[in-house]
Amino acid sequence: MSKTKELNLKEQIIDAARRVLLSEGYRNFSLRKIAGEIDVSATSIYLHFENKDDLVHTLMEQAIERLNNQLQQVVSEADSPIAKLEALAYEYVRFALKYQREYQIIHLTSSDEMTRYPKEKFRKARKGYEIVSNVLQEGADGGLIAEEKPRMAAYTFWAQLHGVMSVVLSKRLDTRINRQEFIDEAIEHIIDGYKIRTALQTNNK
Amino acid sequence: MSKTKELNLKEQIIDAARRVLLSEGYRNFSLRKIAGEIDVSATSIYLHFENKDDLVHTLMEQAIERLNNQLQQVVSEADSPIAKLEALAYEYVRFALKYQREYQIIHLTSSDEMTRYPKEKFRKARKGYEIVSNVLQEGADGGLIAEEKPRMAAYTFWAQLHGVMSVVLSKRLDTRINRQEFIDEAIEHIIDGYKIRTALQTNNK
Amino acid sequence: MSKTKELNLKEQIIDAARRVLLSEGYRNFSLRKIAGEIDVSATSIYLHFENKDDLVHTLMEQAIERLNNQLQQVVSEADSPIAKLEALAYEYVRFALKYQREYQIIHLTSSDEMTRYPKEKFRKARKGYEIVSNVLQEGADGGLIAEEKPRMAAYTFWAQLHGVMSVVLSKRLDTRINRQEFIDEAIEHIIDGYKIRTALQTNNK
Amino acid sequence: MSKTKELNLKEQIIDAARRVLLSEGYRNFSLRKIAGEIDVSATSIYLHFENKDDLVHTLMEQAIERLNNQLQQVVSEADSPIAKLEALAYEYVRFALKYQREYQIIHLTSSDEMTRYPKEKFRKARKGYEIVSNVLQEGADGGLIAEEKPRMAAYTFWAQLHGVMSVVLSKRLDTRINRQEFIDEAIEHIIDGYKIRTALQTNNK
DNA sequence: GATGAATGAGACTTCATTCAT
DNA sequence: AATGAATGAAGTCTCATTCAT
Repeated sequence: MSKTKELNLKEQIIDAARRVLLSEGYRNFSLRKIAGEIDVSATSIYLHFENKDDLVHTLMEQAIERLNNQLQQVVSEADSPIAKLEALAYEYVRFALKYQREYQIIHLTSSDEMTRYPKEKFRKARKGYEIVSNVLQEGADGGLIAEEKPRMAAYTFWAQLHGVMSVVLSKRLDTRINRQEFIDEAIEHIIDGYKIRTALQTNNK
Repeated sequence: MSKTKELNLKEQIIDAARRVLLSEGYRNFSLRKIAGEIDVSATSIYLHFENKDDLVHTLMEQAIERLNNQLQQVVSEADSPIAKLEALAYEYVRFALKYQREYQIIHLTSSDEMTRYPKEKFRKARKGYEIVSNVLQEGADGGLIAEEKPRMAAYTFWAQLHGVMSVVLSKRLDTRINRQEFIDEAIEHIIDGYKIRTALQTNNK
Repeated sequence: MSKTKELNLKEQIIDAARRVLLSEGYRNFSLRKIAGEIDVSATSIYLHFENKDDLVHTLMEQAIERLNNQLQQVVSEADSPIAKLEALAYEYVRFALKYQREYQIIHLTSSDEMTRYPKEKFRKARKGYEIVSNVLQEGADGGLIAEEKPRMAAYTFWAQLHGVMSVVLSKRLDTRINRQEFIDEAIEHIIDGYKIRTALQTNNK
Repeated sequence: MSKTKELNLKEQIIDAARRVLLSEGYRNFSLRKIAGEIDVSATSIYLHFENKDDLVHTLMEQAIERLNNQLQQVVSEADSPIAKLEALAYEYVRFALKYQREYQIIHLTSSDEMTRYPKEKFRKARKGYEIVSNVLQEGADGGLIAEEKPRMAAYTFWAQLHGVMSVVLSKRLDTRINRQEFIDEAIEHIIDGYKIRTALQTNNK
């Protein structure tokens, strides 16, 4: 019973944090507000999290985990490596659009906003790369994908996707450009980069 | 002498701001610190900038401008459209690595950290896209680049580059991967995506 | 012509000051606001007034002068000393009610809000006492008013009136008490205190 | 010990506030100074008081309460209604002279300096009037004092006293007039006004 | 576990005043 | 004569964090 309750507060805090993040943005994401949301003293958050960053890290971690799970699933449901890459890309996009704030938070790690992200957590974050990496390897083995260095390729794949979504979410996209078209075009470009290129392929779009 | 001094404080503030940003990161970027740096009252900053965001915007603007100038120059120095794209990509990378904090600040716009970025300033920011866009158009005209939509392609180009540098700067790159190799590989990928693909080309790597 | 303009600015400032005082109260009475009112730099006020207090003093002085003139006039229009006292009291009340902010400002001198009121200006302020004092003397000479010390009596008269208006203007009057009735009653009391008292009364203390 | 300390800061702030008020006057009464006095962060004051006004209100309230207590006591110690009125008047004077700053603060309510004085607190302030009012009623019942409207009379009594002290404390009293004599004279005048007047006098208006 | 009190940093605003031009 | 720039004080608010209970 007490265990339940203990877990509860931590979960409640995380939930409230997500809620605040969603409604107010990171800029206005404060421990006080979170505490207020669940009628708990701000100090109580420190019973479950070392500090604000730690709480944000947890949010990040969970978001990453959710994303990874989604990716894992769509990969398992697609047949060919190329289809898998496409599925990965589109799932990534879907996630970024649906959970914008959380997506953005994931990428806060980078900026000095969130320096202290603990090393151990990076491993979990890296799982996404592995998924991509495996698909690329699978494609390379099957002669469909031209990659001698699947790990590095996973990173470039990932990086390119992130760049695309970053532009989309930052609303820096020219208003004359249709968002979905942009995404489609970009993904096509990115994936094309990994296909074995032959004369036959260049025209098969 | 008088004119000089008048103009000075604003410039001094910007300089100090850049310095603080560089040494302390955005997380610890405070008006007080900036004011302290140049032995000026914090209030004085408000005589030249509406608020903290306004100052940051100015920093962004200047960084963008500098970047754009650099891009413009390298473009003008390269011959072929492909060479120009490459030059653009490498100059972008160079800038991002050299002025990391400023590069990061430019991309703060996106996150809600910096919502209030004024519309008018976006235009200047968009100049980079135009530069790329023009090169792509030029290449398309010359039959070297396969783009019917140079504007959109400019955005995908840009986005992908940003993604790459974002991964690099966030230090999320797997330690087993060499940074420069990663960058080279990624740029090659990205640019390849815009080349006219023929059987001859696929093997010329 | 230049003289005219010079005088103008000073007058304009005073006018604007009065306006601001009226509309915003002393609490929000700021040099900036005054300057803004007449589209002049705040610094310009210092060309005509030593500082904020000096400007306020000027306002006070003018208000006092206006009050004194009014008092002088009503005194000259009344016949008997008693009638004169009454006229003085009612004119004083009328002024306090009509120019509340200015009336209040006159009495700011006292509180440490306005310590530095210059000695020379006190003399002008004292003219009001003289007027009362003269009336009392006149009444004493005529056997109507019991005062051996008209100067002191003038001060008590004045003080009592001020107290009454102070209560009225501070809105501290019980809501069940009618304002005008209170004023009438108080004035009656005050003036009664100066009338010749018979032997019967004077000894019952 | 714990309770003591908890209650302490608020009290300490009030004490420091009173000290600052005393030594520097309302003009220089700043939260920062108060905080400095007791080596406490200025922010801490906001944990106990809504804002500066709230703190001042508290000072006022306590001063009023202290005054009322004094008045209550001297009234209970005097015999006849007339003696009580005199005791009240002299105690009032004593208080005003001894606690000048606090006395002045009490009367800050009026000026727009201190607009936001909360309604509930007025009730406490009104207790002084009740004390006077009761004495007047008692005197009226005993045929010594001529008052059909003791409540209003209490206000006029009060107002007159305040006026007198206001003149005294503002140092506007003519230097040729002895302060104590002035006070004595004024009080005599004021109290005389409430004594039963004979037919001869009452009709000579 | 949980909390209230306190802290110190910081943003932002308004202000009176000074100074150099 | 007039002004813009700068200053320092101050009020107000919000915040992350610490501490003692």
